[in-house]
Amino acid sequence: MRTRGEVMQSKILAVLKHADSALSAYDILEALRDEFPKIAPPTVYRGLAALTEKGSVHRVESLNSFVACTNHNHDHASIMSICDDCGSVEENEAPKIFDDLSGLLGKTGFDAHRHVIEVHGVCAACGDQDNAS
Amino acid sequence: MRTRGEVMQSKILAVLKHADSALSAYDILEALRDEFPKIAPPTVYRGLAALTEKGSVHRVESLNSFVACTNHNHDHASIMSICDDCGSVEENEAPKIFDDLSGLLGKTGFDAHRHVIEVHGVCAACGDQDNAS
DNA sequence: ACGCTTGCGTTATGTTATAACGAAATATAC
DNA sequence: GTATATTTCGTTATAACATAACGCAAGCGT
Ligand SMILES: [Zn+2]
Ligand SMILES: [Zn+2]
Ligand SMILES: [Zn+2]
Ligand SMILES: [Zn+2]
Repeated sequence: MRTRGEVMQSKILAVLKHADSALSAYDILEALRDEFPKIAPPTVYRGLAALTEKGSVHRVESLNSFVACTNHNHDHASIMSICDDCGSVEENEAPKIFDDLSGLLGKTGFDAHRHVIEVHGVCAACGDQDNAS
Repeated sequence: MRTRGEVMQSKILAVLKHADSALSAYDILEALRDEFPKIAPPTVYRGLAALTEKGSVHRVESLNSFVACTNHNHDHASIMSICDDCGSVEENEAPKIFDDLSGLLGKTGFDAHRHVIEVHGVCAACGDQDNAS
């Protein structure tokens, strides 16, 4: 049974792509409830796990939530900038920072496998708004 | 009323300092249950919030858990290296990386307030062990 | 067709975190 | 010193996030 799972994954991805901020698994669940009235958490979490594995979706650790990837050409992790005002999450590329980090930790004998870099603050749009008011 | 809260905070901090890995709020709760049989989650969470505010404790976002600060002289955030094998969490200093990050995001108009940098991997001790075996 | 493997939906439960309220401690006013 | 306002904290209850375990059904080799 291949198709059923892929259908669910594409539905989940579509929900995330149409969102303007990170969504929790339960936000996604609610969004899919119309079409799949009996949907349950493991269905969503399994879809998210598969999508995360593929790199189509990223988990935002500091929000316990998920975003669709907006930059499909990255071989390394992204830097997430998270606006605490409007909730927007942007992916930023910065290979150099990952190199620096690996270098720094390598000196201590630490072998890095997965990087979590999430910066909270205020995005350009919200900053402008605050200035204007 | 100052003392009552500070007693609980120091107990929580002591538990974290004696742990060899990050602890969840509920791990701490269990550890304090002997001395405070009726302790409840909000008591632990309030203590942790106060300690985090002071900088004595850091939350590890990607583990939903907490560690005692091991480097009391930092004005900026730390880089946490987390061993997925033994669970150890180390604080690493790297002001330059924070400067680079702020610089990078500043160019996009993002105003950074709080940095989360957590690197998962295998620590030196666990790496050696794996090699030996 | 038969038995094997794999993936998925479902039920149930485990784990993490906070809202809300009332009692107790502290401070301020008189 | 008593009354009143303010803050802090314990407690109960519940919300939010996540996974274990089971069983069915699809796909596959024989
Ligand atoms: Zn991406
Ligand atoms: Zn914003
Ligand atoms: Zn520290
Ligand atoms: Zn280790």
